[in-house]
Amino acid sequence: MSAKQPTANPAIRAAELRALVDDANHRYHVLDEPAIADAEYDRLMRELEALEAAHPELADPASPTARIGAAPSREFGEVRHAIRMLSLANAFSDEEVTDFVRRIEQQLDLADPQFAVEPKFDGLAISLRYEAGVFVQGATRGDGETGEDVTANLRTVKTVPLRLRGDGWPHVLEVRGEIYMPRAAFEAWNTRARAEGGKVLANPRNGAAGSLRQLDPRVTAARPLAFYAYAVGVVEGAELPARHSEVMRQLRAWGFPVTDLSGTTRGARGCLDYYARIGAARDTLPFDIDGVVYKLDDLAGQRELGFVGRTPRWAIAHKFPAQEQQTTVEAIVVNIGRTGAATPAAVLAPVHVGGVTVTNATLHNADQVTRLDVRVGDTVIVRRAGDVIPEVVRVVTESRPVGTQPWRMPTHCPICASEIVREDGEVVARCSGELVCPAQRVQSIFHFAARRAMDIEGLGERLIEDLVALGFVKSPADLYALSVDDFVEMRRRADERDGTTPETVKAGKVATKWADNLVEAIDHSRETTLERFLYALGIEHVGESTSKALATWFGSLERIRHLPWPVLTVVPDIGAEVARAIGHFLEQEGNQAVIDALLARGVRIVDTRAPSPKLRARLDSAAVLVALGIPRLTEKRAAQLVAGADGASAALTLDAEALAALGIPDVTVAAFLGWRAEPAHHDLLRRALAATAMLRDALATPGDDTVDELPLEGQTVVLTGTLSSMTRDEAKDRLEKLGAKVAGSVSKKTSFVVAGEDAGSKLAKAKELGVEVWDEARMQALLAALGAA
DNA sequence: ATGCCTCGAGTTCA
DNA sequence: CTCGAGGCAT
Repeated sequence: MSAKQPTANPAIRAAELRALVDDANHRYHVLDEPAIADAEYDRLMRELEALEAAHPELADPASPTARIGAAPSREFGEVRHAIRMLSLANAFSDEEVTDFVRRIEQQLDLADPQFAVEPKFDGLAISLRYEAGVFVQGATRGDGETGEDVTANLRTVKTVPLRLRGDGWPHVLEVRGEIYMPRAAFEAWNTRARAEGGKVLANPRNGAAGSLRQLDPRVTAARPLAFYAYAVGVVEGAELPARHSEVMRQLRAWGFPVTDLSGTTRGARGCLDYYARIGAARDTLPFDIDGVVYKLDDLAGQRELGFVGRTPRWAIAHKFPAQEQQTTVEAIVVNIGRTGAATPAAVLAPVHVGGVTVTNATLHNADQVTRLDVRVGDTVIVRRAGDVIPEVVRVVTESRPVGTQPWRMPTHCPICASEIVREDGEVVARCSGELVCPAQRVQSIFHFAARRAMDIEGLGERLIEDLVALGFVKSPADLYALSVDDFVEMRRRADERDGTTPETVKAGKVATKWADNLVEAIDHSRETTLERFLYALGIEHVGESTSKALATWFGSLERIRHLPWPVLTVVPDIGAEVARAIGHFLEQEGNQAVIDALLARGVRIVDTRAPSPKLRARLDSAAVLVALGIPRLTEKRAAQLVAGADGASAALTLDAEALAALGIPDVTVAAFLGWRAEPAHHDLLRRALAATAMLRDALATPGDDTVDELPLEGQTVVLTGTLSSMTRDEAKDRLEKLGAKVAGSVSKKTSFVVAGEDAGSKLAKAKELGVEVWDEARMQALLAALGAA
């Protein structure tokens, strides 16, 4: 058959073309197995359109050309459902499901009945009527008795067959199912709508519902809708199979899309397993679902069970906890972090999302609030994204009360009234109060006491707030001066302040025990490691990893404390910015006093040791010079200066002439001399160079710098999911002891990923990058093998 | 300058 | 977990 020499008889050719296009549509949209190229499809469509235009007598409502272009209507007609469209009872717990199954078993007197199981699509229910195999009418569910006639709109949905395939279909067939919008299509639609200023859809469900209720089918045609069949209504003129699952198989053969996530199972156990399986896959499905449906598979059994009120006894919808909910913003508050970061958060009317009650949601920063335009009083959509943390997805602007104002970051700290400043180019705004700000003080003490820092058990945020507010504690060092009596007194005053009279008053011994435990926990924390101590100080940019690096490279607190900060850059991963932050911290007398007080009150760093021998190779005077931030002094110039003169000390004394003789350009020389002329700079330079020399001397003893190569040296490992034989921290510890680096995220430099139960995005990333994935057993085997050796 | 790769900091609820 | 930003290689 050729397009250029059409069959002489237009009616035959039209039928041919319709069959070809229908088949291509079915393969593409329903089977998801495209069989012909898009260009070929377009060509067939154009030929069919031309043919139908030339021969009006060939018009056919079931022709693929009839999907598009119907004229808009004024309103939808009514359609009475000859067989009522059902709504299902909902189950929210396992128990409700077992009850449902037990009732069926009792009424039908059978054990472990077979159920047809399927996902519950989050779209809208519709009914499609076929007469003599041709789609004649489509309707929404409406109230179950009467719906709206949306035939023209449903024609535009590519997965709705306009003509049935195969044979043996009843003269009248009503098929029921769900119209939905695939997630990818929804995202793509919104991306485009945002770019072009079109209508942004709230979520796929609303998108589908809104699209189907368009009076102009051309609008619907532009929307990416899809359809899945899940039931039949009226059947006339043929017998359908005796089981629901078989009916579905038959519908599939007639060209209807039926999800391959559906299946059959037995008993409550099978249903609950199915629920768990679909629940686990929920986020990865290409469409939204809000639960699963269990239907008694045997249709005779269904008839016997019948209905209670409007819902059938033979089916139930087992719902997932909602992932998105609407609620209102009662207030927008600003929290002050340890570093002074001012973070806006929405205080919400309590709402259940994903199984928990949410009352707070972070708004991250002022930019985010502006982007979303969240205002006090707004109705918002809240979601528990990916894992746990609630976020505000968007504002329902239609529900915005009158008189609201856009939110603005306050100009002053709500706690200490210091100015809130936002540096140019920074995203975060910060309270400038630093040590004056009680909020920052509380947060830094909280950080100090944290498990990964000094690990003071029982010292939580609320307690620290009270200690600070009532003047018992100003700095972490004050913790080590607290007595049992102090805690009891503090609690008494806090109760008095709040007007609460808890049991502690009548049972004084309980309060003493509580205070005893705290004092004991504080005492216990006195013995610590350098790495924990450094981390506990809460220096900006100095987290766990940097603390560990500082500890292992320098070995002692005193060495770090008295090193001019630019020297710190000899440690890998510590650059100018981090070194400067450490220097800034140590320059504050208050901070030095805190460190002294901690040591004076018995904090002992038990792992003080010599600097790492590996330091020698990195003690690079030129790099230190660069870190000082001398204007115009690049790495190259610094190297010239150090190499050309007799060591870096020359940098202290060389004059312009001598510098020029080293081949350093005049402008650089001038900049350097100008910088050095400043007494503070000169002093810094002198101390930095002296310290470098001293460290080098300390390492000069030959022979002791042979470092044992650890078995996992150079390997980067990422842990993900829940391990069963040990905690992630334990695993991290043991791997690190063997020389491995345990990183938090997967990249192509990762040696291998250890995946435990419920591994998530990191496992996916590993697969994507082709990084080796180990199971827990394999890691244990490795640890055992290397641990024994 | 540019683009990884990591680290740090902040975050919710039971 | 996710973002922003520092460190470093290119």
